[in-house]
Amino acid sequence: MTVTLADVAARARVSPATVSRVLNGNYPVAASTRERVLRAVDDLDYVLNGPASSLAAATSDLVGILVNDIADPFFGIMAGAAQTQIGGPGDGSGRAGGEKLAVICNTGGSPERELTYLTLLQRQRAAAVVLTGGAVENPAHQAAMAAKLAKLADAGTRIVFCGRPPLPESDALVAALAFDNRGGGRRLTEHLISLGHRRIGYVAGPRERTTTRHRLEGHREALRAAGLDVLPAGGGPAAGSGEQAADDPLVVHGPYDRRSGYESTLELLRRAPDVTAIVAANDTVALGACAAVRDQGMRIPQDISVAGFDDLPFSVDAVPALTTVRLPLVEAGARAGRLAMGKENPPPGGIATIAAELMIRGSTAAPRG
Amino acid sequence: MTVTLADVAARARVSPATVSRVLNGNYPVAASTRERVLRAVDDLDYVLNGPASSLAAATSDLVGILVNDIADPFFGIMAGAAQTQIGGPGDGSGRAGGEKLAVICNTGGSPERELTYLTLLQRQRAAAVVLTGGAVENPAHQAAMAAKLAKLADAGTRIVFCGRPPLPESDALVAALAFDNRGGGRRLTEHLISLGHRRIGYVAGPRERTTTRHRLEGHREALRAAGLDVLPAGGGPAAGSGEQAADDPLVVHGPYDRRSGYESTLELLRRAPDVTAIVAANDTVALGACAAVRDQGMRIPQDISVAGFDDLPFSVDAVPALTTVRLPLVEAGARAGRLAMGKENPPPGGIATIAAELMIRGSTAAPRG
DNA sequence: ACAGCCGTAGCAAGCGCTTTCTATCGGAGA
DNA sequence: TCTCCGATAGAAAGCGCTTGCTACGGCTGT
Repeated sequence: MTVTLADVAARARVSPATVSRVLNGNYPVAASTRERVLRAVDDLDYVLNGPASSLAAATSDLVGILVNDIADPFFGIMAGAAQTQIGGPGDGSGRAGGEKLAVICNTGGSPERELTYLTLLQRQRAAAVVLTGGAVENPAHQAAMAAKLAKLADAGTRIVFCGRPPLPESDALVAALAFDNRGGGRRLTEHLISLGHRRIGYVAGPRERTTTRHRLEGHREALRAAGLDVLPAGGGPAAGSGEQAADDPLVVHGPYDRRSGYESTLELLRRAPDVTAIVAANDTVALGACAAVRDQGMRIPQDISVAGFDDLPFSVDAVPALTTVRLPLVEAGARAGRLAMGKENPPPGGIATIAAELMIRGSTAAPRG
Repeated sequence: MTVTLADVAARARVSPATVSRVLNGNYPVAASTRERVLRAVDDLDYVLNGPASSLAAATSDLVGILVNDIADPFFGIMAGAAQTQIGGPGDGSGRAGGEKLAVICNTGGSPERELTYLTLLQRQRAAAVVLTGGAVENPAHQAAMAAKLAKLADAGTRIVFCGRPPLPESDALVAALAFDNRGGGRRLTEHLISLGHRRIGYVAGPRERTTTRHRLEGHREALRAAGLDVLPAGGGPAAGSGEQAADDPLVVHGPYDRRSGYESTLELLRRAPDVTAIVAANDTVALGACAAVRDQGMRIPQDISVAGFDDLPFSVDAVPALTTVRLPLVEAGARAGRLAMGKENPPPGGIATIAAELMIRGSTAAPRG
């Protein structure tokens, strides 16, 4: 039925061991023998049995890429870029040799699924795992993740974080590429402030996510520096619940999607009709925010400015083009892929912060009057 | 070092066979024994060795999803939907049992990579493969694909096409879900014609792709029915190269991306400044087309109408909202996932055509005058 | 009371490959 | 010419799991 190594060996008149060595190329084999084996492989249309190979060698050629939402281009772009560094035949030769199978796993932002995928990957003895996007800031989950990742690392799986801050306890990981969400958020709001905005609404992402928190912290830093913070860090008039921004009337939380952007914006406009600018958690949310603003009969940016985050491809095509913070997703994804493959050395200290660049476009302008 | 089945067996004081049967749950095991085994599994934090298991059982729990471009939400949405039917723990129990590992493979639209991924998946003895998106219409490649798929099917891998027409020779596949690209394209152009447009430009996708051809064929059907076809089917004034639309000055081909939409539109406008409407290969291309139209100082839809295809989430947020053809990507992806899991019966005849719905929005209007 | 069964558990034979160790061959050095 | 060594190839022992078949009780039926 299926062709095995032994069949190839028989046809090439060598031992199975030799065929294996030809295929793996890590042991001297005479050129003539190699040729004979290769021909036999072609003749028989032999395809290596991955599980058998992985079992014997105790490693596999699987690399997992975990994403929160594959329907979101933010993740699609990073994952695609990572995959180009991992899966590619590259050499153009039809032979499927050497490359790994990069697999994208969609967690849907669910901690359980994240853990489940990690287990599945552990089962497969994955060669590496790339974790993208923000993490959930739940202590129990973080501990579970740290434990799971430690186990994976023990088993020889390389771990790479991409666009995600490293876990506090993690020392087993190869590398972490973290986006400067805080700095980007700060510069974005500084830009708005410099335009003259004083009442700035913020449509934030879901609570308990690092990305959400960091961007919001950057925003508040800028506000505070300008003396505009509604809830002073030092426990202002509101209940002194520390850094907790939950009570800020100018901040509304919701998922990272268009619909949430729309609805949260409506809510924000209801709460504070005097805002002159709205910062969205990301570009997708910003699109929803724009729609809401327009549906309320206001113009962008004349009546109200709107800004996003990420600079996804469609942002430049929005009308007016969206002011946002550009994150080098392709570069980061590709680098993560290379790190996962061990093709590149991890950054010093294991962590690299990736700069975010402010992109000023038409959706922000000075407030009226 | 690593915990094996035998370790669990020893701790539970049963044979490895029994542990295996408890874990696979396809053989009667006394409740008390099962409990003991399960506790041992938990105690030892045992994780099944996937390769070993796949080797012994001659099957794996991998399901491959091939996409052309994961950075494109069109594919991201379908893949994500498929994955929800495949990978999900669903039951909420932490135990990773029963579910498969859905892996998304990004071919980048390259035939070679497509084949390579199929080989990789074949290596892993994948349980199923879902192929999404249009196929390349190259005879050699199609033959290679058919051969490869036949081999996969022989090995017990289920094959599902999603948003992709079945290969002519394929009989081994489980099911094909094809979008009605032709019908959608036809209705879209009919809509434009009914508005009064007579000179309609078409920014098409890459040649040699089924999706491109079908959408364009629908467009030409509508034109022909209205007596507007530039190159009559029956071999008009142009060289009688059959259905070949290559010579139509109102059609420009390019990749399915925003940039191509922009540039092709500029080219189109140069060639035929009198067009009053532009149909784009898909929504992403349409966005580029809109930008180009605007940069030429024209307004949408007053000066020129623009239409897309797919109805991706951002299309409704374009300004003006994009008239397009809605493809039920989530439903199709989910169904493909179910078919891959064998949770759903294949459609009669193995092929189901999925309807495309015309979405009329603000980007199309009657031509001036 | 005994044969025959059903319900469980164990034995052991692989699944197809990798890899260590050993064998062989053909020179090169003495 | 004989010995020793480098370069290759083969033999064989697993890797950890699944599963067909066998074994063993305790029950039921007569």
